[in-house]
Amino acid sequence: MADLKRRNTRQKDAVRHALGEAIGFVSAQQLHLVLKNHGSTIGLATVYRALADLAEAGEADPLQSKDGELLYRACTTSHHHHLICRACGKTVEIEADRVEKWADEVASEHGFTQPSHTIDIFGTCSACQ
Amino acid sequence: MADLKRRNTRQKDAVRHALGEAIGFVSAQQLHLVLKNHGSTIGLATVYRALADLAEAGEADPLQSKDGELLYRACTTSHHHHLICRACGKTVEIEADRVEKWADEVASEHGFTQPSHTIDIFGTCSACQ
DNA sequence: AGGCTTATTGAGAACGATTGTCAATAACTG
DNA sequence: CAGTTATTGACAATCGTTCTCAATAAGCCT
Repeated sequence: MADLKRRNTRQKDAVRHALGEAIGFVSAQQLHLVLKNHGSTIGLATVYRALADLAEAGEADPLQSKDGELLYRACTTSHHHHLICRACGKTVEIEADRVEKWADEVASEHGFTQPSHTIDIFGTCSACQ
Repeated sequence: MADLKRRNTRQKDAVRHALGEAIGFVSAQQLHLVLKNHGSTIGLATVYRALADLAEAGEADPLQSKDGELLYRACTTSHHHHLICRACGKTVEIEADRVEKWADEVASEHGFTQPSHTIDIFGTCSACQ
């Protein structure tokens, strides 16, 4: 995990770029379709691999959709959470320092170490009422 | 959704019971296996359907596992969240009134209505260090 | 109780998302 | 520029879940 050699390929860059362009969360399949439509010959498996790499490198933000699909989003800053519209998928990044701390506290109270958490809020945004 | 006629079948009861016996979160497949091993001839599809029904009826607690599997847990009380051991799956129910409120506030601040949320904390429990 | 309607079942096929396989390609190294 | 090997892309394979459909059995009615 530390000494893996990574090469820079145009394919990975393409995925990175397409992910940056995308609004909100997108699935690997959607990205693959977009890239294809733009003339790329990139393979679906490659998109999956690139996204997994980006996620591990902290450049992408993974999220399990309700129906078991794995969605990604370009991740600019540090740790944050999301407020997501159920209808249109619009996403707002939210800071949650208070909740971060709360989560870590709860974990250590119960003797759990290396705490991580999943916090996402869903709702219907003003445009979709 | 309101006037659906539901029948009580031994199969559904069996799933309900098996779910109650289970410790922590279990997958539909695991439950199916357990039931089979206890001599039941229940079908896998039926387990899925029963679990979906229970979840909708508020009797079961659904959770997306890291690798896209859908896990369920018997849900006794009201709304609560979970602290889950990454290694052994041990689960602690946690109250999170503060966080509930926070989530609702954040949602309405951004004009989102009908807020719901996913809050789960993962860690390594004391026994699994 | 006996019959009727129709929700539910179970077995397997079908499905969709993801991962594996493997020969061909192309990034880096020296 | 040649050699090494990570990466690619096409496709098969896998895994969890849902669908299909004939058979079964719940609940209602008389």
